[in-house]
Amino acid sequence: MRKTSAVTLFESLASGVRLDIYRLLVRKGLEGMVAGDIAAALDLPPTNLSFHLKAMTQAGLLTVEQEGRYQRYRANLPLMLDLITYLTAECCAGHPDQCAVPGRVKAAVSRRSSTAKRG
Amino acid sequence: MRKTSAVTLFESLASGVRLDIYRLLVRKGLEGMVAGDIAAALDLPPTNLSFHLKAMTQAGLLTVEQEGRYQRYRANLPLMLDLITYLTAECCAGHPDQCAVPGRVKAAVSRRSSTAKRG
DNA sequence: TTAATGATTCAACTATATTTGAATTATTAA
DNA sequence: TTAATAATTCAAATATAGTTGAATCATTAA
Repeated sequence: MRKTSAVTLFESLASGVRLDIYRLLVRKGLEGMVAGDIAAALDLPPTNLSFHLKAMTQAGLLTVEQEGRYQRYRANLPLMLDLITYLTAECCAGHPDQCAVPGRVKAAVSRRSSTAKRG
Repeated sequence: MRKTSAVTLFESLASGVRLDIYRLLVRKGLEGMVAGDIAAALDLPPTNLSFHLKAMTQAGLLTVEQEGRYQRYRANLPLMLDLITYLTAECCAGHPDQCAVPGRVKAAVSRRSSTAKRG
C-alpha cells in the first residue's frame, strides 16, 4: 500500500458521519445497504450522504453496485486488513521481543493480505 | 471505545505528515524518538512538528516523556488494536460465514484488547 | 547569572473540508 | 409520455485544519 492510499483511507474514517456509515455497512456484511436506507438509518440529508459516500467509494473503502434506480453500498473489509498491515509494518524493527503488537495479529493479517481478495 | 475517540484517532492518522511520524515511531518501538530527531528525520520545521505531535498525543496515539530538555515520543500500539476491534465490531452480524475478516484476526485482536495494556 | 539549546505557544494567513438547497440525471410506475 | 422516486452534482456558504515566523518557556552549559 502506498502512503497516499493510506492517508485517503484514514481521511475516509476521520469523520463522525463517515465512521457511522462504515460501521453500519460493516455490520450488514455482504448484504450491504442502498443509499436511501443509509440516509434513513442515520438521519442524513441525501446530498450530504452522497458527498460522503462518494469520498469513501473513491478511497476504496466502500464498493457500489447499481440495482435499478438504487445504489447498493458495501464495506470493503479486505482493504482494511491491508491498511493494518501497512500501519504496523516494521513494528519494533530489530526488537521483536519488545513489540506490543502480538505476533498472532501480524501473522493473521499478513496471511489474509497475501490471499486472493474476496471483497 | 467511544465514537469520538475513534474519530480523533483516525484524524490523527489522516495526514501525510502525521502518518510519517506515527510509522517512524512504530519502527522505533519502545526506544521512541525525541522531537528534534523526528524533525530532522522528516525535515519538518519545529513549530509544525509540535502542532502535529500535540494533536497525536492528545488523541492518545503517542505518549510523551520528558528527558531533561528533550521530549521523547513513542507510538501507543495497544490503542491501535483497540481501534481495530471497534472498527470490526459486529462485522457481518448474524452471518459469520460471509465475513471477510478472518476469525483468527478477531480472536487475536480481542485477546490482546482484553489483556492488561503494556504501552 | 548569562548564553545556548530544545521545544512549544501564539497570531496571522492559507488551504481544505463540510453542509445545504436547488437543479439535474437515471430509472420505474402510472 | 408524464409523473414519481432514488440519487447525484453544482454553487454558495460556513467551518475546520495546516503552515509559518516571532515570541516564549524550560533546561543545561559556560
